[in-house]
Amino acid sequence: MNLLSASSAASFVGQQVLIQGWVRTRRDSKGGFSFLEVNDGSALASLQVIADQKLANYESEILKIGVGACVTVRGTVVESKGQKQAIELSAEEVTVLGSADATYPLQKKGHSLEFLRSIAHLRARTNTFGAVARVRSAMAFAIHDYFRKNGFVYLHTPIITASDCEGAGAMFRVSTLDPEKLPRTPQGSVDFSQDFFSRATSLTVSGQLEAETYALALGKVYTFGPTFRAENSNTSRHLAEFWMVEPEMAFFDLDMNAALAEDFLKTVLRTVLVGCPEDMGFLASRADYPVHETLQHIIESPFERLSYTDAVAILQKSGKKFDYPVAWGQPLQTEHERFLTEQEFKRPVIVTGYPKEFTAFYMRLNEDGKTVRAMDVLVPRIGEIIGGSQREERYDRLVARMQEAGLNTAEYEWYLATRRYGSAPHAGFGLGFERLIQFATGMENIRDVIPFPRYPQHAEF
RNA sequence: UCCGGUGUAGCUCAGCAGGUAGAGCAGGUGGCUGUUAACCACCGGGUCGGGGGUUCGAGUCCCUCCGCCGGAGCCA
Repeated sequence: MNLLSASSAASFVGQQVLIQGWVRTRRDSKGGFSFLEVNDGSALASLQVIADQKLANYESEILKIGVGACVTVRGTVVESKGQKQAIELSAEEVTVLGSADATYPLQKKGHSLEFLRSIAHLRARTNTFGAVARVRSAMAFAIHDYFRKNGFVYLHTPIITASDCEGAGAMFRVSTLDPEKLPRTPQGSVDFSQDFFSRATSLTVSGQLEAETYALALGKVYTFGPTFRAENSNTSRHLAEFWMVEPEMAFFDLDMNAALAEDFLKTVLRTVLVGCPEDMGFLASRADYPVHETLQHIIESPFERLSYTDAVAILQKSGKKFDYPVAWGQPLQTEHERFLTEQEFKRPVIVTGYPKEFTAFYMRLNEDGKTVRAMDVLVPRIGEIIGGSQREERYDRLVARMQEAGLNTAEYEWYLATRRYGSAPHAGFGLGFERLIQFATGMENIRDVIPFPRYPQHAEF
């Protein structure tokens, strides 16, 4: 007998099958049978099971099946007499694998996303989180698929790093030292030479520097893995642990980098839109704005590209009053970015050429000596979804910028060596995977697009 | 971390001139029905986020801590 996923039952009408899943609701008919809605996670839709009183355990077990119970059902797929589903399963045997009593937190009613976050171990059993999980998975595969088809090598960069500054924010310390008895140097500071790695180490905030070294050997590489930022960020767009996609390409300049970012985003969005119509449709119906139209528009229209200098001019000419004044040399604020992408252009915007003062040391300096070949891809609602740059491949300029940034170049000898031996122009970017999922699904809080979110005060489960 | 809001039954919420708490859903019982967030009746269910204070009396006022939500900063 076939063990079926509920989503494929429709093509087995008339056949005897086995399905296994969790009961979403039970409705009893005094006509002598019960309806069980069983969901096995294979799709958004549940399968309606008809359990007749002639079943041996009808009184003893089936009538006591609560929301959340796990069952195995053997039965025949038949056309439904009801209106809301085409087929249903006429049960010949219902086995309760795991019961669920009245304390089961999920009920047949709407729950707030905040409440569901507090029961992250059970929230995957809801329509919304089941859909998000399937879309997330599909999107991850779409990303790998995109890079594979475009000749990229999938690279695993280290999670533990000794770089004390990768230019991307506060880091989580990794140590096996006993915090109660920290070894001290004669000067009184913590003696990390006695730590596991004989030096201070942290969780990575980016795999970029390592990825660069492989790009300068294999041509096109990308990383896709967990990333950690110890920033005390309390927003709907930040996590302490998130997944980042970082392609790095030798012989790419900034324009090629931007073109890749645009094609990549469009391809991945199109893939989940056509590949997950049911889940995407459900999530879109829950969002407070037209997700499908927005995505379709983005897939079809070219991204706007403009320089930081032009962006500043547009913002100044807009006549719009901003909380933070716009001035060349100052970073663009979120309100400025959102104005550009949501109101001025109404589509994704790629801003390039930021002043070097507030950009990372590894970004290539432009001929004007004032700006760098950086780019931010801004999308409506989310803001910055991608940050990238052409990298500084010229040894002397790179060293100079590292010194300006106050970095100890001795610790980056391995990185600098790539510029000393066979250096090449190259570029890359970082994409926040969860932000992309947010953007695609319309989910408002980034904590709801990752199974077990880590953020300040929260590392449960 | 900053600004604003908020925290009441298992869940979603109401209560507010300070006078010892209420609805819907969930659960139990009964009725009814190829039902579909089923429906009808009845029943059980609360240290009103934690701590402190003002008051004869605090869910309601004040202080403080914590969580949550929105916005900001940092960024992906």
